[in-house]
Amino acid sequence: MQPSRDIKTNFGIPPPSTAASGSDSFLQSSVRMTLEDSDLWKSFHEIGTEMIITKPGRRMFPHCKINLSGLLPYAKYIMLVDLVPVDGFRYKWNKHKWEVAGKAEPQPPCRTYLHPDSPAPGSHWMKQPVSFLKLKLTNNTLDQHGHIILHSMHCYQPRFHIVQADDLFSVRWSVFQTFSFSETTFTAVTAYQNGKITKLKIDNNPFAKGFREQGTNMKRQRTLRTQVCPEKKKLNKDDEEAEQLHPAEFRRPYYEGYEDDEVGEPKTKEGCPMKEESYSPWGAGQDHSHNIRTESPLSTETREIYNTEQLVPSPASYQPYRFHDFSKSPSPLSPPSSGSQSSGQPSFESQPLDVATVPDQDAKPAPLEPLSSSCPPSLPLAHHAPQDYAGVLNVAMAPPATKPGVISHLYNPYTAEQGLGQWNGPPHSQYGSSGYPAHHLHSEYSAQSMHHGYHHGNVADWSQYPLFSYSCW
DNA sequence: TCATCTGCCACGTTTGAAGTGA
DNA sequence: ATCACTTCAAACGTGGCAGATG
Repeated sequence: MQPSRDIKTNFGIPPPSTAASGSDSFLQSSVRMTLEDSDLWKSFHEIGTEMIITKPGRRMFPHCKINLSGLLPYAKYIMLVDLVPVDGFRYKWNKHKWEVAGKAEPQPPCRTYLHPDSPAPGSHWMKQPVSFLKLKLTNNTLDQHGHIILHSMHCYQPRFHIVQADDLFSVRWSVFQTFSFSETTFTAVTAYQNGKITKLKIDNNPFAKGFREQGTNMKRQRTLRTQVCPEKKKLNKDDEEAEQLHPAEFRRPYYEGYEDDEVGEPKTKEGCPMKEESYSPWGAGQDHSHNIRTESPLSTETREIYNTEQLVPSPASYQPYRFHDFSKSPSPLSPPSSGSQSSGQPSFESQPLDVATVPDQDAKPAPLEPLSSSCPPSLPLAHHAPQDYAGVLNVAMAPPATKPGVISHLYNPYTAEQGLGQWNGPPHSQYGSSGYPAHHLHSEYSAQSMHHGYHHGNVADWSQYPLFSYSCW
């Protein structure tokens, strides 16, 4: 794993010949981003990071936290995060490793998380690490809270976008710079599959402290007191194996065996018959992916896009494939194209845009009204939180105390019903190439906003327009 | 039958309102 | 009256568990 700060930049791409693009590109060429808690991320990555996703929404752990430098101190920037599928597969946890279980589910509504401080001057972003602590993940495709929707048992990677813009209305004229860190790749799960991950999380997450200490064990004891048939108790998959391997140790109370069974420690490697790669879903999974993907060479344009995104170089082989439209490049292991992806396009193509605003959790809850999914995007969406059930736009109207009146955070949804046909930018050109003005990334993005005009008086309205789409690669 | 998902639980942490004093 | 600080309760976030679901 190479240092995350070793950011690969690509400024050799001539900026499109549009106003302001050239200077923006130049001015932002020195922007550097590093991942905070990189070691922690790597610890998880070595095991195979899993992120719990729940219907009400779950925070990420480790949190997405970045350091920025090279920004213009007085220029304003917007920080965005989205999560992109690493590949087109669904995985399953089997015998200590992740295996390809089939073709990925159709993409859920795509949402982008806007850092609540946005927009803020470069000095603000650079003075301290930028945390995306409140970013939440959900598996509820009908989520109305604006959380980022993911599929369980699928692999994702966060992307961080920096946009120099005075406000959200300027975004489309601005240059996007996109960064990603290979060690932040994770598998979304509804329940932990790898016991090592659980342990690592409990050990590092203050909120889980109760489980590390008495709480869980006490509860477990209470449970056992009322147990009907202990041997029927379902064990964690790893624990089951561990019990076979170390029956005596396994039966110790959880917190006892925990301390001396640290993940990644040599002792663990030595003491556990399981191969190291068995703990690394990407060791195993990547092998699958390798096989799959190397047989699906990137197209020239795909490679170009890959090159234009600022990636942290990584041995993680899946990264290049983030732009790989596997449906266009069938591979032996990829199930035959069918359904929504059979055309090589995400499932939400040709579906009407659905957007809605909802208050941030921090804000006072406002009644949400259903918004017909057939509501055309060109309709002036009301400020009073229209809501649909397929995708929502989460706009926090409760701003940070230090910035009254400023949007707290925003999600940018593309609903499952959203028609990319409406955006109809070439899949490979919509996005993903940092250094490109936003309107070049997504021509329809601009078109839509222009279509709407600027009658919206706040960022919430602006947020109704998707900034990113999974279809872009 | 199995893999996965869901709701609930109890506990620690965080947050912000209320109280207090300078 | 204002500000800074402290206290405390409520809300939040967490992983485990058992049962439900497909």
